[in-house]
Amino acid sequence: MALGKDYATQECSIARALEVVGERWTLLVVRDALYGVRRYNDFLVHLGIPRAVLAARLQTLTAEGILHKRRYQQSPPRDEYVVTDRGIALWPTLRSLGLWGREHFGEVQLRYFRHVTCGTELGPYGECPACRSVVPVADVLVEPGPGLDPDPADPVSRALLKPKLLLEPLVIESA
Amino acid sequence: MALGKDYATQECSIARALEVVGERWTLLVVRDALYGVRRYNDFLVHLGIPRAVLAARLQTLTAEGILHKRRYQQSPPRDEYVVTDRGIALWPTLRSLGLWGREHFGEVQLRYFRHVTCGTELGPYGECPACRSVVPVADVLVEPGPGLDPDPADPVSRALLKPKLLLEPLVIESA
DNA sequence: ACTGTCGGTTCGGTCACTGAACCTTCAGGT
DNA sequence: ACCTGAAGGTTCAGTGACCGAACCGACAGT
Repeated sequence: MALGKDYATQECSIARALEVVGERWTLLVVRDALYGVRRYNDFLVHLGIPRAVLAARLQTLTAEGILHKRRYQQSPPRDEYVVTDRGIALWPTLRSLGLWGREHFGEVQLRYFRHVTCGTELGPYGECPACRSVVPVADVLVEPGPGLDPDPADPVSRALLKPKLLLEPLVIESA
Repeated sequence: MALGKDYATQECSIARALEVVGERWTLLVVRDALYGVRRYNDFLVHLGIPRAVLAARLQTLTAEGILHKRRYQQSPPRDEYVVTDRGIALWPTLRSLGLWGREHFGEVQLRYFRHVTCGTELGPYGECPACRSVVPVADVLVEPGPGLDPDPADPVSRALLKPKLLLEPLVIESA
């Protein structure tokens, strides 16, 4: 976590995990990466995060193997950050954290997460109650719920209004 | 989160949750509360957290309804912090976060979590693979694993070496 | 009266985060 | 050749959170 001192005294996997993803903004960057955000500027406008902090987080997450930095065009050189298996493995954590947030502090449903092959809304841990199986992250369909602003300012939020699968790269329509 | 600015621009339950439990140390305090730690001094020595930060976290968690402050003796006045249902509801999140930490950054198993009625080790989301049911948090047995220091310095860690149920108040032997 | 415990508060120093400005590379238009 | 704009950063001053140590008040035991 690198805030003066780490959690080194803790003999605990949770503390170990928090050293990696416990800093401010980090889990939100991973969430966006799972939503299909891949480019520096898209993270920037969607999160409203300071540029320096975003650069630091992307570097840390890349170094920890949670994102993969990949060049997608040579001239001008442009890289995108794609979530790795290690990052995808954070989905159950993010799912249960989001569920907790909505149940205890949210009023209305912001997004639905469904099993794409059957349309059933996911259970608490990302499983499909109908199929009684763990749903692969790539098979999770994200749909806007009633609580979501129907006309957000930034293009990334607008792109996220369309139903889409997790991990599927986000298509930004410029203006 | 109150670090200059909150995550207010985020329409997301995850961001909402992180505003409550996303600060440094907060989730570790909740983890300890689930382990049965209840007293200021026990949190202090077990976490190695600065006193002022601990006081602030306990106050925030109490205000958010995650812990409940309860007087357990009148003279001198002493309070204990007991985890509430809202705090207990964070167990799946902590479980999956800990699992992620161990699978991706830990070498050896530090603790086993078992279904007390059948002894089976819990699945990824805190469910019992044998009983095919969600295990209530109070029925989770915590046992030390091979990676745990067998003779830790602080009495709280020593008390946590004995197998015990989650939520069960921790008994500190003042050695 | 002295000592020790518990549960804090106070305080100076350090470090991370914030927001704004600036920089570089390159593509496209004129 | 020049200008403009986009993308992806870096730099920097200011602020606020965190750190560690010291201090404090109430009370129990001796």
